[in-house]
Amino acid sequence: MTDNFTEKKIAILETTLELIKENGFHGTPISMVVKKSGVAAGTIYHHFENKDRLICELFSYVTEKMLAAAKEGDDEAAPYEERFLNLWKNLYNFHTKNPNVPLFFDQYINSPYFEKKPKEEINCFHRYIFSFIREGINQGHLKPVNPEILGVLLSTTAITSFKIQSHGKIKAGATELEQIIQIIWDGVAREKTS
Amino acid sequence: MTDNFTEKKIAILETTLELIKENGFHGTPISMVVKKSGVAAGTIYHHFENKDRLICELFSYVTEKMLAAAKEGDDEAAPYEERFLNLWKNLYNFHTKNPNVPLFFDQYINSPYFEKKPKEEINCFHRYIFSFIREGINQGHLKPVNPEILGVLLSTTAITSFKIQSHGKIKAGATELEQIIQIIWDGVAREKTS
DNA sequence: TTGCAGACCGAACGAGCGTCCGGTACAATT
DNA sequence: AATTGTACCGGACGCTCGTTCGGTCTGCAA
Repeated sequence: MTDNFTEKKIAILETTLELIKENGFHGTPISMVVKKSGVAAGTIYHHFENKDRLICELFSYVTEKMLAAAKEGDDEAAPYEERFLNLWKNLYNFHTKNPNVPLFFDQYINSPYFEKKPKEEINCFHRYIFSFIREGINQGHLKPVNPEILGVLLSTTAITSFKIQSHGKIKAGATELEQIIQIIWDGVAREKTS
Repeated sequence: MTDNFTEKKIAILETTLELIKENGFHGTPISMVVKKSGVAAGTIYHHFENKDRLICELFSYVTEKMLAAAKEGDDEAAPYEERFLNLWKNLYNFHTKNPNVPLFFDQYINSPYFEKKPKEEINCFHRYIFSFIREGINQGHLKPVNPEILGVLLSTTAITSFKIQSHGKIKAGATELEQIIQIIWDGVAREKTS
């Protein structure tokens, strides 16, 4: 109930994140979390009302970390294109460093957990992205398209790019990554820069 | 075992697709498919080895439909940009007409079902997209980037765009759609066309 | 020192899950 | 007429799931 994150509570969240990546949403029963985290079943239900709520709180937990990563090294004085590329790379790097996240994130986004949530409940992460994009439009650097659309497109491609690279199904090195970023920028920028 | 699709088999697939959209991967037990489809449990296990295989076969089933839709109205003699936009719109329209598909598709892609499959087993749909993109590169219309990367980016944005629109969380009409297509094209095209 | 609150434990429970299997119906083959 | 094969049925089985609950331990307030 309390909002302070005890050691056990974090262990539960991190373990669940990892297990969901490996076994999917289905296929990660509480019993598995118990075994892997070393936390008793009762403790889990002490911290979280039920399994659904655990997953929803995990989403918030992950989302906040993403937001922190996205903001890193952002210099408001720098040219917008530079800031834009920095944000995108931050996102990409975050997923690379936390490979459990993107899979869970996309599973959640595509699940009824998310689908059935009210529009208003857009999270802090997306809100930040939206306002960042809006800034770019107002300053004339981005195409004057609904910022929410651009924002979703932006964060989606960051995840997709990570997945392309991590899958191993398609080989992608540093060169390919630079190319992808260029594609995104050329698509959204008001004027071609290359 | 046989590959011919009987009425019941299709009923099972379509019902499962719909239920997964509504309740997610987890949260759609066989018993629910039984109730909604009117097919007996025994029959399901007559047609599909087990639940996992049912879901995998559903993915193939859906994928083939997508491929057919993607190809529609493609005129090899037409200018590449036109063909490209047509393909993208076909994809988008397919998802709009079959709203159960994209959610299931993304859930599957992000699940261990797909993650754990060998690289070689890329399906007919992606193979088609890849070769289409490769053609565009060879003819000098697209940036010379790994065609598999462009292909994934292309099909991902089609799904994302549909979701943006269908969610209702972000309003997107015909104008916005045209803008999105333009963004994609500007991103991947060798030279800016607008 | 007593008492209460909160973090934590894990055996136990009932519901519901995936799956099996003995059976029917009907068409094609012999 | 007998046999075989295939599509289909639905009750039953065992197992595992999410969740509960009676309990212990620790630290702080009274």
